[in-house]
Amino acid sequence: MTMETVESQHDGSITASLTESKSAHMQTQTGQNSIPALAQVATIAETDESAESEGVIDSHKRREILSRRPSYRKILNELSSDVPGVPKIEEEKSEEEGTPPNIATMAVPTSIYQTSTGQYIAIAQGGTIQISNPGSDGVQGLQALTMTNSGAPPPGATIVQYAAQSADGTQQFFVPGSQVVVQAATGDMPTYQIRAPTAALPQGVVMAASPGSLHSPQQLAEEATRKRELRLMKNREAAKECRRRKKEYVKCLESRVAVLEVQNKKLIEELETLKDICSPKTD
DNA sequence: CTCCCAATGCGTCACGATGC
DNA sequence: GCATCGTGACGCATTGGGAG
Repeated sequence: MTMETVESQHDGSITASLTESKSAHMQTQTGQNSIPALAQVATIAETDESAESEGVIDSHKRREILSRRPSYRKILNELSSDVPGVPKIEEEKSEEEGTPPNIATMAVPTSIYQTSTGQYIAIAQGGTIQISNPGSDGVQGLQALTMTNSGAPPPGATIVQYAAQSADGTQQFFVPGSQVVVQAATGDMPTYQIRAPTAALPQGVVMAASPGSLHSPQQLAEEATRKRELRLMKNREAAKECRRRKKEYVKCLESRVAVLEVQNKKLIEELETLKDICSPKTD
């Protein structure tokens, strides 16, 4: 296993090596995987000495020390401009921002909800549920469903499942008299829960406010909760995307290291050849 | 089989960067 | 100035492999 240390300085901003500090445990990680994790910051490496002399630096102080770096997308795109073989990270269309335009075409929904997967669920009066997939470039568009309320749903939280893109297009929802549609799980087949508005929201849940004014303290609290859940959901997605970019960026750096190593080897060989030519031995 | 450890991924918080 | 985004840091859970 190679212990590669990659230092690609763009304005002194990038340093990738195997010295990632996974957590505050600061467990020594020597010679791990072939993926050279990004060094969190150069200052982390300084803790070898400073930590002994000054003790543990609390996280807040450490954060102040941290120097910010450009986003991975920027860095990788810079690399790609330097090296033709390096793929670019596509600029994302800001499709998740705001309500997608196709929502506006819905038939007067009483409530609009957004799931953590970016889908929009609108419940109209009369029991019609409409699902919008903003990321599906309009192919799927809105999916109008009529609630079936088949039989008596189990008491308490009702699991709502729909099989996205099922063959026959049948997607069943159970919606009792509740007002909140929540997503209970992520994955290939999202699971939604309908809960009473007063129920504690699970993680990853977003409830959108129904149209109307919010004035009472309870409504303000609900609005604050809704905003928080929305922010958490967005940040959750952003973190996922950031990690994906980071992995892509590290892969890019690894491939670049490989290319440069080959080039370096060739240059060394070429140098040796030229040396032999210019200064032949006279034995 | 159980325990331990390292690796990995995820959610969240904090905060700088950026756009308005 | 504020809202939003991107990302480092942290804590936690899960997983896989090795040792006993």
